[in-house]
Amino acid sequence: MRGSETEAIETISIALRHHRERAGISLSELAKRAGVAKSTLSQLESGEGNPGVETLWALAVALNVPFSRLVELPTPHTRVIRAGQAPRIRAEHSGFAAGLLSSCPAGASRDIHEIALDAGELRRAEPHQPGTVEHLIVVSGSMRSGPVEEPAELGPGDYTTFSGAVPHVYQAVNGPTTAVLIMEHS
Amino acid sequence: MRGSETEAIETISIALRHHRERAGISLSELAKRAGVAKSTLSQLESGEGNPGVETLWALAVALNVPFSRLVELPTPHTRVIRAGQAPRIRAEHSGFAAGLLSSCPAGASRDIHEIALDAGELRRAEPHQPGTVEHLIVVSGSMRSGPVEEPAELGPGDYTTFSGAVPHVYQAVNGPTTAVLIMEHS
DNA sequence: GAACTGCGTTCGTCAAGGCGAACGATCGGT
DNA sequence: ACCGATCGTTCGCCTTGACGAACGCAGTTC
Repeated sequence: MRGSETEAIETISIALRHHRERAGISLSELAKRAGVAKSTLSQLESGEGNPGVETLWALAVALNVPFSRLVELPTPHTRVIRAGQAPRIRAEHSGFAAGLLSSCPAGASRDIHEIALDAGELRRAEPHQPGTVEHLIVVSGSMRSGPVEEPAELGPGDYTTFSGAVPHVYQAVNGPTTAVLIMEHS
Repeated sequence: MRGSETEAIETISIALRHHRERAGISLSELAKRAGVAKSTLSQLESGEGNPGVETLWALAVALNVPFSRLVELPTPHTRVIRAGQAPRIRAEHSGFAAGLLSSCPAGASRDIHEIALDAGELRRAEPHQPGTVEHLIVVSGSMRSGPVEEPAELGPGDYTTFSGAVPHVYQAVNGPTTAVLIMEHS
């Protein structure tokens, strides 16, 4: 800990410069907007120092960029998941089998699930971890899905997103239905 | 800056406790694994202090959790995008029309695009911002998509993800094809 | 060419973070 | 009941981040 750990600050250094130049503002201007000393910002962009979270937070706000963008550069590998061939790493998702894929090599923050429902079939999912977000895309058939109190009617190609932290449902309305579910979870 | 700024550290305090308890390890154990003093961790979970990035980074690694999960709790609203009804906020995506939705109220880090291709139609996309990640789900037809040097063959329900930072293609192989594209960008 | 504005860097000071040690509390085992 | 282990918190010390001021540079303006 003490001494090495260049990984985090390198990332920050790069991201900081990138977003500032992208916003088209000077170092001085950003420092002024964020309420951070020019000297501090200068050092950060030079890759020196271990900035406090509040400092970074202020910079993220001033840059109008999500905090995570300053500290995490997504560098995914190209991947393909075939319909019906998703690996069964985690066997159960709220009571029914589903395939899973982590798109990030380390961290495993995203799952891809296939959902296949028979005509009229209804599946209830209990709340997941707080902060879980679900993205659903209907491939074929028609579906009623979302939070139990207000599920949405969806057809092929329709997309919906909702919080996974509340009870939610997946139901085939007319005939067999398939969909892809992307789960971001904490 | 100096004095207030409880927003960030509150989030961190909660997230830290949450993930540690979820991992089922003690405060002492986590401190040992992360190479962080128990006292430091104790204070952080109490919501005191403005932790350095390296400290948080080490904790994230020890918890096997993406850094951003410690500092950002996604709280999305439920949304639905109908096939063919995606709002045309941004008219062009690499040269062709596409619908767009930001799932996060502030930050706008994710776009949803619909892609409709005629039989055999090929669309090339120039590289986007570094750090851009694309998620593609084929709804109907068949598609060849991915980085230009190694596009993947996809059928209905197939999923692929690849970096948007390199040139990539979307091509309908046999007959008209539709797909949904989720773009995360920096 | 002198004065001026804005840029990014460097320097010295001060407050705050991170550390180890010691502490009381809570269990389990003999 | 005693002892040991582990838990999470609190206490001084030292390191380090963040600050403001001053610096050197470049491009304008008069």
